[in-house]
Amino acid sequence: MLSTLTKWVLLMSPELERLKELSLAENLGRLHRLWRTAADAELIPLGLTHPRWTALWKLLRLGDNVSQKVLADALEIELPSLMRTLNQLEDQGYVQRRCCEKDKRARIVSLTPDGIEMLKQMESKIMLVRRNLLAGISQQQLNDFENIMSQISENALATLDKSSA
Amino acid sequence: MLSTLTKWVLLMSPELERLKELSLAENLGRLHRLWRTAADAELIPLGLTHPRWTALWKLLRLGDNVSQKVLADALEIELPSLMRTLNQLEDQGYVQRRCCEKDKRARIVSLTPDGIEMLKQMESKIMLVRRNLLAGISQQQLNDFENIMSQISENALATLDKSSA
DNA sequence: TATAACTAGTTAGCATGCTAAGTAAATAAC
DNA sequence: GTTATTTACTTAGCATGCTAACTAGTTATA
Repeated sequence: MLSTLTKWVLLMSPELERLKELSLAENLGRLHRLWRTAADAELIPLGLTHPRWTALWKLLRLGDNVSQKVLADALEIELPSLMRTLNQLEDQGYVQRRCCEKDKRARIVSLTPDGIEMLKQMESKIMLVRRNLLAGISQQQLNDFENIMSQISENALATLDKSSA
Repeated sequence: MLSTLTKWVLLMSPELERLKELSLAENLGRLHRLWRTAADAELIPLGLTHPRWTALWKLLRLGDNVSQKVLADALEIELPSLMRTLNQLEDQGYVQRRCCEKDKRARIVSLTPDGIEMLKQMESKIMLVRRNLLAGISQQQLNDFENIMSQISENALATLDKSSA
């Protein structure tokens, strides 16, 4: 059996160089995890887990007072995933939920004074992490980097559209 | 309470432009998820979930016949996480585990003939996804992209070392 | 050699993502 | 206006990551 494998590996040896390159997707995953870990290292001491602080952060950036649906879409997670996080944040006293007057199906999420206070503490930590991680990288390099990311994203979306069609 | 928030947002308005930029970490996460989704779309029809096919793929690249510990490290997951996946792959008949002669604590994982057959099917699919996602991106751009990723990774590792020390 | 410290594997149980299915409200179709 | 469809939320339960704690085997130390 081992010899079968060996034979196959030898057979596809012209591909081997490209096989080595295939780590790009893995590197992407690793980098994302590293960034998240670095941010968590600063923010977990404040009593917030990753899903909680990202939800608070996003809520601020959305301008507060948005429906759970809007928040979930912005975080790119599903509503049931957000539910649990919002329950926790509500228990911690950082957010409130109330019924929407205009659409009685919806519930509006807003920051409490404690939540705003927590965000102030978070803000400097998050900026610090960003500065640390982007040290030594020029604005031009950053722009190029983001452009490549955009292009790969577009390719991925196009591929997914095509395969689902 | 809303006015408190408004005041604070106004107060930190010099930061607002930088706040908008903060999406880089999120874009990284989104891109990783997209890549994974595109790959899964090709591979799940073969009966393999994401953790399973990545484990098989990594096992091949490690040259087969490695300990669970080595495989877990290479996949950058913990042993208990790998355990479950290997149990599934063993149930599916794609891998085997046997005791290591030299170190009786360890168990060696190897591909079965069925596993090798499955990998052959996987290989073309994975290449296809890569080609699709990197369409229109030059080798030079790709090199630059990977260099920036490396630099951010190094910065992150340095930051984490410093904070844990 | 005998004991201490470490390492590989395992099991158990938590956290957070998901999909599926159900309810209530809003909107579209007739 | 009534009915059908869609939408927002919720609950329930699965998948996969993790840490903690345990066992068995190895290595280092006295």
